[in-house]
Amino acid sequence: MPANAAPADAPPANPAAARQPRAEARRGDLLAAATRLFAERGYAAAGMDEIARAAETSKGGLYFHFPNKQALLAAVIGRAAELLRKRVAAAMAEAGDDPVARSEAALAALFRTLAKHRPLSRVLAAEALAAGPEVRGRIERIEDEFVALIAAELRRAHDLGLTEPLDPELAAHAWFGMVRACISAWAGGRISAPPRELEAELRRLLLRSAGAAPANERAGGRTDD
Amino acid sequence: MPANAAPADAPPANPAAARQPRAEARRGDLLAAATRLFAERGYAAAGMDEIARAAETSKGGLYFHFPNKQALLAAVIGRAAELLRKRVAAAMAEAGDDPVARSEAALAALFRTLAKHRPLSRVLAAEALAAGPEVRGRIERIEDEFVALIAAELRRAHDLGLTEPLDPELAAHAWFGMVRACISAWAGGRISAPPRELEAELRRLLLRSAGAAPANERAGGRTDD
DNA sequence: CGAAACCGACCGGCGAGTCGGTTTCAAGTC
DNA sequence: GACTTGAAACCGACTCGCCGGTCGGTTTCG
Repeated sequence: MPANAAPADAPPANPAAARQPRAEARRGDLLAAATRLFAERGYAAAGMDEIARAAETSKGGLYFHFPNKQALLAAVIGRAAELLRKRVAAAMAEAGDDPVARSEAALAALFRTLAKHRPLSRVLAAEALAAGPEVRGRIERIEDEFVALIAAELRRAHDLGLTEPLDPELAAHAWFGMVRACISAWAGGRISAPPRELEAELRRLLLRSAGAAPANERAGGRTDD
Repeated sequence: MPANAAPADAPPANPAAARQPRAEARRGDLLAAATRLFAERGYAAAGMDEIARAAETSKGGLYFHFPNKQALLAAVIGRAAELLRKRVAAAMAEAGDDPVARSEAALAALFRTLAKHRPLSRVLAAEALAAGPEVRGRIERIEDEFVALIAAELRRAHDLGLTEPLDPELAAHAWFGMVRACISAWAGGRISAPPRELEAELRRLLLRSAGAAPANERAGGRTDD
């Protein structure tokens, strides 16, 4: 009788208990469609019916995978956070020990990932401010996670004398803001430069703002000089 | 019979034909209430009834002044643009000729105005991304207006050899993004520094990112207050 | 065969917008 | 200065469409 009593009770936290593979695929389609439509028309304006249709399924099917609209948004955001975390962590690990190099890598990874998934970054940016307090808090915490990551590197760089005196917290927020603004201006076609140049120029601005030389212009390896 | 056939046909474009003064006052209250509620709960979640009540009037009264919800949002945004334009223009005029000083002044004015009107800046930031295409475009054009203003000064500064080589357009976007990110982090209580320090630190970051010395360290300049 | 996955007609309320009416007020009229 | 008047300003009960959510089914598999 209770048709919908399904795996969606803890959908973002339970990817391990994969049911039917076709279900997992559907779920992915649904998330993709939701991301696209949330980005295009905003959370409020995007209808559940519409999202279901865009994913080539039905409202009932949608509600089989997600208990309600909020949860759908939460899943979209959770997925985004996951992706960003993975990419940034990998980039930083690959960058070695130098805090400036790690900062550069983190920012570059952020930039590329956001640039590659425009709708997703749009959802993050828009719903961060427009959504209800719960979702807003959720997104803010994700952002702060990355800001803290960068702030830590900045602090280390500062302690090693690699930067001008600065407030690492504030600088990290500012950096994040720069990246976001450039991404969104670029995504909106308001900046014409190709992504590669954009990234390079942005990196220059970021490093200069901290008074730091690019890591690869200092020495071959260690922070010692 | 047609009770509502009123001045709202072109409300933002027709401030000269001021009717009764009490009406103008009401209109102001309505705009203030709308700004606050749009900021607090988002455009979609704020109800017309609620806005009317917050302005201590009725839905009918609200609809006398604004033909629909969209127009109300448009008026709120228009008012914001007006305010920002006025402040920034004044600050730049007062700053004299030096492009770096003018940039500093413009950014400072932007910063202070946004900081002083948190709800308003929240509406601008949130609805810029979440709203329908029309409103979105409107806000983007306002932003681009200021970005262009700063880009022009930056270009002049660059031509005068006061900055490192940079892309003025991109740098202006980045600067704007920095200011916005810092404001919003500060407004959300995620940065603890008092506004004055925040502004000073931000100014340092901005100038350094362009490789420019503060205007008043080059010659006998004056910082505004 | 039975559970998982999916379907789509239906419901209920919520909120934007309407409308007939009432109040306020400035400008005539005597 | 009281009285009339009519338009501007304001009120709030009502309507009506839309959309999130439900539910009894049907289909698809293991």
